[in-house]
Amino acid sequence: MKGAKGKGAAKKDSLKPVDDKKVGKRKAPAKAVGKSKAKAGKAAKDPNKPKRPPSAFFVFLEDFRKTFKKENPNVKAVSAVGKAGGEKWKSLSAAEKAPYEAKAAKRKTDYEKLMTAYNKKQESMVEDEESEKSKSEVDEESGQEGGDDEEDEEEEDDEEDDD
DNA sequence: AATCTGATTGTTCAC
DNA sequence: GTGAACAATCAGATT
Repeated sequence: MKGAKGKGAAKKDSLKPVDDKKVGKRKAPAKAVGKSKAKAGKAAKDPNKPKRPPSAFFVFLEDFRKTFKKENPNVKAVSAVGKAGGEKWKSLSAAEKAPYEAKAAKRKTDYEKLMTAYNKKQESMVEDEESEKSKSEVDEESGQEGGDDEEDEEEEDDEEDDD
């Protein structure tokens, strides 16, 4: 079977979770795609590429995974949790998703900062383009780090009434 | 050995 | 505005 089954998920007959979004194929550049573990060293082209913040669904999944595995220690398939999580997620009400969304929202705020830094880097990179060898990365952060900037305040906003 | 896949949804980036 | 890709996970599958 040569793996790579074009669409393993699309097997719906009685259950049709999603139309046909072909989502599994994130792309195959040639090397690791998104494994979070770029230890091999060469998977990530960018030194500090900010990983996308987990969506509310992922946040929920993190918690769900624990519960799911706890009650299903035998299940070791990621797809199992994914499916179960997906169904449960849709089963949640806006109010229940609220906390997850709130967290996701914060993640996004943080991500925005990373993006700014990342963008800045890209800008510098483009300057040299092929000369990334670097040589010149002398002061990458000459004006940073000083201990002047800090921000850490959890803002919890709650105004949800919903049904 | 190391990389890749599956499966979910949401978000984010690029054009 | 739309599309495409990717975020975690974990163990198997593949190269």
